[in-house]
Amino acid sequence: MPESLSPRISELARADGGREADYLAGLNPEQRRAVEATEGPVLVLAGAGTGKTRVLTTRLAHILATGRARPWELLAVTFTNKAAREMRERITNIIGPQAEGLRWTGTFHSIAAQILRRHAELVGLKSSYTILDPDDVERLLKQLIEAANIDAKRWTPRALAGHIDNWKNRGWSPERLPPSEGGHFAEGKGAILYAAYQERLKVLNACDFGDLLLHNITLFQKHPDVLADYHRRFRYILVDEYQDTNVAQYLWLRLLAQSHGNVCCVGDDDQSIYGWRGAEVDNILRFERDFPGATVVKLERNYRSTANILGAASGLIAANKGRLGKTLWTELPGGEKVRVTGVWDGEAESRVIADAIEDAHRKGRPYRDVAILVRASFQMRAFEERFILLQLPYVVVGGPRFFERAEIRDAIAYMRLVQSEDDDLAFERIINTPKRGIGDTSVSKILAIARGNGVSASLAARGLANTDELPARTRTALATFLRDMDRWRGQVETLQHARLLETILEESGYTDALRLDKTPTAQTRLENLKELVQSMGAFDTLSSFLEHVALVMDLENRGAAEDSVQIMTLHSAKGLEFPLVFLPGWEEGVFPSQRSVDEKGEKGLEEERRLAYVGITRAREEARISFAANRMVYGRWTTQLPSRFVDELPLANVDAASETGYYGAGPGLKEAASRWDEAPTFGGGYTSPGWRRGQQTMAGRDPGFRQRDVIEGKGKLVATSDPKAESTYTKGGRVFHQKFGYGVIRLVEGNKLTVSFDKAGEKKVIDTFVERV
DNA sequence: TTCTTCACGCTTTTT
DNA sequence: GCGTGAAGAA
Repeated sequence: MPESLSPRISELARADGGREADYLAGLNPEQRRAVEATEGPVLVLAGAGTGKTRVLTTRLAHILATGRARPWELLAVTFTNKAAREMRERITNIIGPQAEGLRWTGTFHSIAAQILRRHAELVGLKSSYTILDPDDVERLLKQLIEAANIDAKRWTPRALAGHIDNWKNRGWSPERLPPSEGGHFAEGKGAILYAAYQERLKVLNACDFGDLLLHNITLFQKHPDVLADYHRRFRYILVDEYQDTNVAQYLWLRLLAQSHGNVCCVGDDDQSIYGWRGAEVDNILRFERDFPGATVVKLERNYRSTANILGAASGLIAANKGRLGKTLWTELPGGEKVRVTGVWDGEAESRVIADAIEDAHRKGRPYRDVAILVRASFQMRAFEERFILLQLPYVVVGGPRFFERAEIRDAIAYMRLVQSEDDDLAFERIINTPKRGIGDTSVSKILAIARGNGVSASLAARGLANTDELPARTRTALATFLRDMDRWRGQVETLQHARLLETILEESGYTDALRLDKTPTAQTRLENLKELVQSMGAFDTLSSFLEHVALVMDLENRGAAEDSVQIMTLHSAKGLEFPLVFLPGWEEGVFPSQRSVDEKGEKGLEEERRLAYVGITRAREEARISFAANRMVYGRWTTQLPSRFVDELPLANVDAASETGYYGAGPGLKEAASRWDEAPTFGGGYTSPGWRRGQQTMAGRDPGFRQRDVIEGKGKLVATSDPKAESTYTKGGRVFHQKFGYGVIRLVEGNKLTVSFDKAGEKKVIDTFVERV
């Protein structure tokens, strides 16, 4: 046992010799196998809720406790900062303060960035390189696209950024880009633009996120001595969420693991939901081929969900092909069945869910135990509106990141430009922010000169400020700006950087401009800036702060403690769990997303199904799925069919309830529907086959019938499902304008259609005609 | 240079 | 439905 290790670890190690070490107590046999298989390649297939993080952290503790490695000899990689933070915390709980020595615990990108800082010169960068965020990247690409005389409207910088990111994820530098790939952009100019972009980055001494890994790979491949050093350094490698690794990450890992092969990858092929950003489920599927002699451990005992929730999720995911296959089981009781509810439209859905939440809350369930998991963010609005109306506390998790907000990026651009004068992207961003009379024409002039002379924009601006090429007013504005910049630069040493930022924001007129701004967001922006200044205090140097900003895009524990319902996308719910989970919007085209299926076919559909699986398995006690017959998408009404996933749920674990009555599409729910006492919903294109509305036949899912259509009786409009519907009609020569109610349309008996309105508290029932054919 | 208007487009998201 | 970004007007 090396002396430098903490007494705590030695103690654990001794315990290991005699009795079972206490950190191993309570592990089930599978988990224990995963912890103790220390040598050689190991794949841990950890199903949802099987105690993955526990195994992961215990395994690290075990390696340390048994003296196999010291903390700084462990490389532990995660995808998100949050996961890295959690891992570090939990290891600290086991081994105590010695966890400080875990220098190499972090995200792929943060570790790659550290390695790159040490060897930047070997790949043609300076160690002071800046990491560009996606916004910088897009602006840079836009310049390149325009410089190449390509129509930037048809071939957007965003699309090119997407392609380049994709290429980098697959480990393709410009030289290695397969010729067919370049054709995806601007009739084959993609490859040239990619190469030009990489050239520009080198000149700017900058990297994008993908470069961090790509440069690492180049570095390892071209400098075996450097790689050998890291082989000695990292004796054990551990990777979390392996199913989400892309090719570049895989190559990086394989290079680092190739000498000793002590690599342990933990993941779940059924939870691979990031294919669209380069994740290769194949990485986990072919692990045993890539790492011969690998030990494979399956964690199949679930500690999180009731048997019904687990059954529903397992039944659904069974429809996917090409799985490694796991059989999750639990000793928890059956619990509530997963409830599937059909509703009239998105508004009804939010109403039903909000009511259910209030009900649960009355019965003692805290709001924070409830989550609403949506496929796409446009679904969130209906819930927000309803919750605001009811004053039901909620938080939207995810959403625009703090560091992506315009005011924050402006402030950071000021700091970046203070830090290094030749950060042209920062220069461009703030040269006329706040507006100081230096317009587009002047800026282009500066940039053109900079480009022509191969100097930085700041330097070019200095030159221009001394000539009479610019109008006098612009010239003074520019001179003032440059003088201010110099003054602030002079204060870097003397002033604390948080204080410096405050000074800059005041003196540049940025805060003044915001104070004068009467838009409602201006106040929040000012507060955000205050928060930024505060958060800067935690960093010793300006450069360490800027590095943090680039790699850690979220601000820790903001608004975490409040008791509110959590609304988030399914993607951001991965890794979380809640007692009560609502899964709204299970409609074909919404979930599974139409685009996913269109673009990726069967593969895309399977990923959507995994997303559904992730959704259900977030629930501990209760999962409630819902779908609407009609939905407003981007301001347009659309008729919806229930998701095929609804029909794939095993009936044994599902309870079909209905607000409005529902006639299901697939065999599963059809059977369930036959048991309902309520008659099927009438309305939308979503109705029972064989019913006729007025003279118009509505066979099954007649696409011609839309939400905005109205039900007419005796020549008069009596009901519509459009909440904002109004109609104008003429009676005795006078024109009447009438607003109509909005409600649940329900078929009661014979040919009478009942429409009940509950708008504005008013309940009204209208009978009208419907013929049965 | 800045203000105004109109067209467009728009899953998921981490670093 | 709404925010963005580009083109035209003041």
